[in-house]
Amino acid sequence: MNNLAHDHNNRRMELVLAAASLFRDLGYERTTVRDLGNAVGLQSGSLFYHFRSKEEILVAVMALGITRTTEQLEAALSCADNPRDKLAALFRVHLNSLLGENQAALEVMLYEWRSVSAAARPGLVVLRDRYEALWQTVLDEAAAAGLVGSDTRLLRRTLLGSLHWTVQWFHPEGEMDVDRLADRMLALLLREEPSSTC
Amino acid sequence: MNNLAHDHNNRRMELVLAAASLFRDLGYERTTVRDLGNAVGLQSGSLFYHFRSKEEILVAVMALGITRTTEQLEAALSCADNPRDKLAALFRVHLNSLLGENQAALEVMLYEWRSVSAAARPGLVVLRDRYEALWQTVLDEAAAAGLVGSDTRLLRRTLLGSLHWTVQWFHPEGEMDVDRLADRMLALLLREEPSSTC
DNA sequence: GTCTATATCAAGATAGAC
DNA sequence: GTCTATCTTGATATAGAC
Repeated sequence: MNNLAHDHNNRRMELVLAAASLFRDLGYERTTVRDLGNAVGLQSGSLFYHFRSKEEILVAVMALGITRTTEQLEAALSCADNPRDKLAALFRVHLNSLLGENQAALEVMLYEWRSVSAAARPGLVVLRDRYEALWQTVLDEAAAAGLVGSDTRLLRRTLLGSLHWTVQWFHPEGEMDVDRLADRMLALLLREEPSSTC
Repeated sequence: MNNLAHDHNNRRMELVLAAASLFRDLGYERTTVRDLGNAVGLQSGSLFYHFRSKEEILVAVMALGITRTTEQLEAALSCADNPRDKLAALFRVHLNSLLGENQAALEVMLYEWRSVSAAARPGLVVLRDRYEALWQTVLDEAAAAGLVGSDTRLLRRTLLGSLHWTVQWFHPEGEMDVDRLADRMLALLLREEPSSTC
């Protein structure tokens, strides 16, 4: 059983979700085990029955963020049957995972790498590479269809950077919702005027 | 005199530069005042003759990163006389400031916001906004010239996100140098095949 | 301006009762 | 499985000599 991603223990999952929010809001280093305990109604010492260390919680948060997003992207791609719709799925799934309600885990995955020990990194890199491989496939198909240029590896990194950065400025309570943002960013890529709502 | 950005004290500047590298490599929270002292050959206590707190060092690093980059962009733009060259200057200056030799300060500015106290943020926001205003002006001119689409505010955020993210994957020792990267990223935007070297 | 020495505090983690 | 209590460490910052 894949301990990184799947976890059928309710208490553990509850803790991981609470940790995701705290790590996102305060940063991993500034979040204390006492904060984590408070968030789920436990004393700080009790956390260590469920996790060996604070870092193990971080790794669990990150793994959850990236595997969930990957699963959602796979599901969305299987419903799309042309390159244009697949491109749209990339943007929508990624932004909803990053900016949607209670979706802190992916953001932690993106911005807390420095706190992950060398020992824990390879497992997370595998998960991240799997996600990015989906992106690469879709972009290559789009390039073959003439929708985007042929420099798809750089394009992948460029687009993912653009999307990742949205957490720094986008506020869901604003005038624009997440799906609308996805449409507008896709329109920038394709040089279309953004469509009304599809 | 603007204490945030300009500093005519040599010792202070030496410290800020060393701190920039450490904060980038280890992260602000994981860098200790002992690390900072070691880097410049001082005992940790001696730092507090030059700075009131560790956070004051962080703010100085960030202010240096963004003001230097702004100055370099202003200089580059004043040498460019058409929208296309001004666009190219945006990319080149930003990437060289972010990825060039001993250019850690801007990266710290981008990735350590969470460690800046509410009291210190407004001063930095002013500096950042000044930089982004330069970007906005250039993009608006480019849109007027038909080089890019008209959604320039979103485009600005999208492009800056792409550039900021390069620190996560670009390695200057690789086959591609920073100016070449800038050209290729500009080519993506303009949908050109990247030119050889200009 | 830099040193030595240390005050002060909070962090992650553990032990053993329940 | 969770609690209370605490161990141990390492952090920022200060005081006062030089």
